[in-house]
Amino acid sequence: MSALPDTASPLYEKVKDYILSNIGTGKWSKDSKLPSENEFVAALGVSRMTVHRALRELTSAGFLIRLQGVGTFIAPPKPQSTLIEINNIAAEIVARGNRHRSEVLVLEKITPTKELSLSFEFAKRAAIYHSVVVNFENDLPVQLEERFVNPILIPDYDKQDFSKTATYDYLMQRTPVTEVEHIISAVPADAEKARHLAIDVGACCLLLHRRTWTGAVVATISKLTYVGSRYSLGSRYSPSRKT
Amino acid sequence: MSALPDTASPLYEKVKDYILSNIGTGKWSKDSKLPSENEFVAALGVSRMTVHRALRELTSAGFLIRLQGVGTFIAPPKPQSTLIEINNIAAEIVARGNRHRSEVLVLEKITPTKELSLSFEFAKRAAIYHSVVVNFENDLPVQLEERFVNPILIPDYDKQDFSKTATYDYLMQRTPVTEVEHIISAVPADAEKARHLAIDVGACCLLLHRRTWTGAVVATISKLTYVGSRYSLGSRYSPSRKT
DNA sequence: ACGCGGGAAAAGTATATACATGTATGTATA
DNA sequence: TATACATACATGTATATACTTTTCCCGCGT
Repeated sequence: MSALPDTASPLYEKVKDYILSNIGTGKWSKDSKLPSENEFVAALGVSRMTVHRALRELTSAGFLIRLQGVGTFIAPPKPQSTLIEINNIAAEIVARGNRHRSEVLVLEKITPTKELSLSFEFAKRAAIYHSVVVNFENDLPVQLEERFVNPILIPDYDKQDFSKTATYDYLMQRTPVTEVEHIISAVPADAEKARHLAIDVGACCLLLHRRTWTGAVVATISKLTYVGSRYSLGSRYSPSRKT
Repeated sequence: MSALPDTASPLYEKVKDYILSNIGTGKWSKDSKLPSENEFVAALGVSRMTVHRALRELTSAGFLIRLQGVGTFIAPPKPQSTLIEINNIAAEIVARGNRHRSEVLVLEKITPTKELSLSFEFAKRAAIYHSVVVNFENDLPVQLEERFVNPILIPDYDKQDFSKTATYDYLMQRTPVTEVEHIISAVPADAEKARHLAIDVGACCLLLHRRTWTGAVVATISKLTYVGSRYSLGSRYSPSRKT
């Protein structure tokens, strides 16, 4: 006899459903721990690997928390946070019905500073690509993008024509991003930025600092400077019921 | 000998990294299919179950597409946008190990301007709550938050003590947010903001404009002004495949 | 030329087994 | 009493094996 439903779905899915519905009905309280894998094995008559897979998937979906050596617990409700979406600037400008153009100021291979090498999590000081591009909306400069790119992942970055293809598009198609770090701050423009963006020194700019990873490897580091008076980052987002 | 890295991480993670980085370097073209599970077994010297787990997790993360009986393929590039997470400022300050304190400057019921009423999508000019709070990190003002709150959804907003409970916490617990709109820009401080935040007039500030909906009803409108030199918004995010 | 059948190949699932790793707890010893 | 060790138990990982399900493709017969 088994407590599992008699459907066509695979066994580990039935186990997941069984556990989820019993969480829903409060069979196991929020504080006490769930049965151990071996107890599930005895109760449901399936192998431990199958129970383990069900529990692992429920854990990665955010329903459970498992502590090795301790047990399995019901996860507390999700932390309160809101998400904001950041889009490709070229696509945004075009979507607004405006003209987008970019000017490549720098595209080179450099030896990174010690600090930059550290940001790339390099053990040794290895060469990296460096690009500086200004993005225009209707011939008005709105963003200065400085990128550092890991040549291990994108070996031919310096051979591209980024006045035609946006750097962002090129990178996204080249390498899968597994993790992103963002830091947004507001800074006054220094002399160089002021010159390239045609604004006064000290004018307010939005600085978006971004690091992307592919697996354990840092793929790119970007510093995107938006002219505060001409550009803002916007998004409308529906938080979905995802884990 | 093996092509896998010699780290402490579990084997299936090494296999995942191996596959991800080879997708990154273009070893397998976007159209052709990846090696079969058995080919990975032969090439890497691990069991088929381990390869299978690595491939299954990369598939559920959206990097691969697998067809039973056919093979494994690289998934088409993800929608080109990245998400950034914005957290509760009080929680962030505490998480950094610093002291958080807030000072309530205004907490009142007002008749909105025509423009504000429009932002709330009100048909008629109805009264709304208005609050202005300064948030301190170690007694240094870092954020000025001005909020407008819909009294239909949160009827007792003006009776709260927001020097104890953060407005954000209170609102989040009161009403579910189904949609959020964000606009981030960089602006110079005007005289009032400069006074409340103890900065010079014209100093760079990060302005986060937020509207939240509960169903079809606008719940809150917030203008959060961060002192650029003292605070930045940061997040690290693992994109998961949605839809 | 066309269709059909069967085999090969690929991913999907399930199990038994073994060992690794982390945690709590009880007991013996200083 | 307090510390150290042994032990039991929990989850985590890895493998070998077997079987299922789906698809593709080749060859055979008409």
